[in-house]
Amino acid sequence: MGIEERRAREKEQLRQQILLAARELFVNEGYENVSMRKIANKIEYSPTTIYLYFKDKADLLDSACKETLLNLLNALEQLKNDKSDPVETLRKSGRTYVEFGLKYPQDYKLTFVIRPQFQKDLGLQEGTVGEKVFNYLREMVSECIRQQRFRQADVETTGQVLWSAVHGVTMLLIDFPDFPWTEKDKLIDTVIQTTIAGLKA
Amino acid sequence: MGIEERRAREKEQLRQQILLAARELFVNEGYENVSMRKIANKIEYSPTTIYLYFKDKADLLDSACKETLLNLLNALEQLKNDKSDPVETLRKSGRTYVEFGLKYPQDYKLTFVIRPQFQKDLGLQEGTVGEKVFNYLREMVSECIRQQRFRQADVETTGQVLWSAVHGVTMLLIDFPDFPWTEKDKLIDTVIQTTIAGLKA
DNA sequence: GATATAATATTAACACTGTAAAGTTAGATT
DNA sequence: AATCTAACTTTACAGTGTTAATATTATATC
Repeated sequence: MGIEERRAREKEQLRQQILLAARELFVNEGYENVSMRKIANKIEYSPTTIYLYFKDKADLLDSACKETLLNLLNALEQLKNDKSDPVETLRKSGRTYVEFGLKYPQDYKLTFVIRPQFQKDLGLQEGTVGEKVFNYLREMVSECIRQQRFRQADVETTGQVLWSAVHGVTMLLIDFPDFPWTEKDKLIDTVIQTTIAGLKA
Repeated sequence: MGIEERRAREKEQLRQQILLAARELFVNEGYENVSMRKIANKIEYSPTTIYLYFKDKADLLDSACKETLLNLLNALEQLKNDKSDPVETLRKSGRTYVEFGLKYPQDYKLTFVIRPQFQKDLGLQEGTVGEKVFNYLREMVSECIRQQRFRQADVETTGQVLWSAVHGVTMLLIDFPDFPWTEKDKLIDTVIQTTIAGLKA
């Protein structure tokens, strides 16, 4: 029965096409400024067709964010080979995280601000990409603690502190581009270094 | 000419009434979920009347945020009397900031996330309340550096690092309420203490 | 090849949205 | 009493997310 398979393939293809168009529009114009009709136009289907593939607009956002998280995870895992110094690897990870956010600010905000607004109860469900990203952070942190490079402390808390720091500076730089920041790279580095220094002491 | 004055007073009164209603709705239902008609209903005027007092919906948001910043500034300045230990005062300021954000999460996000989205070029214009809040932070930080309690460093950068930390943890706690955070108070304290520790070293 | 069936896509409609333009009304001035 | 003016409302437009009903298309069966 090759026909059903072909149909399933075609169906998946259209799903991907919709998602691609939606993501592109979300990223370029912002979630609120993208209408279902705009997405439909772009893929040359009627607006309601989208609803055959996605529950609603929030579902579309959800799926788009999953991709963003995959990209972030990918960027981070590049650093995993770096078996040298765990603290140095963590520092690089921090930079990679912030740089990712600044390179794709719309993706970042979509994932870490807009999505939680529409999709409540975003805990850390098993198997999600979000969980994988946080697990990456856990590993890095726990290695630093194990090697006694960090103060002996709860891995969870330590990880969350680091996340707070990088998320904070990323969000501020994105949301207030006209604020008189000290040189951007310096600020990012200082945020990361200060936090890491504080975790050592 | 008492008549004109009375009129001006009435006009200002209605402006305040609109603003109060809008702020209340924004805070309770979120900016996006509040329509001009909803505000108008609440104050029992026609929707378009609002446009005689505010340029548009974003202007309304802008004015609402100014109030939020005033409240935040007020909460912070309570601590200014505390002339004892500048580092301790800074720590308390951090806690106050985060607690303010968590107590009024909608206000906080309106001011520090939604507003910059609609009102670009939010630098640090002179005379604004936002400037006053940041000046508060500058004072605190510069006192810590002056007394050599902090590593000798740029006041601006140091302040921005602190802001990043508290903003980060505030945003994460607001946006991901279902994330398996370690005990909330512990996390907040650790974020602040870690950053401060890092600034000493 | 004609017809029934299932999958897929579309049209029309509803109840909203922000806001511009034009119309109305009440009060003050002449 | 007539006119002017500020305050407010009505109407209207072009857009929104989404649902229900309808139409189209491709496949399977006779």
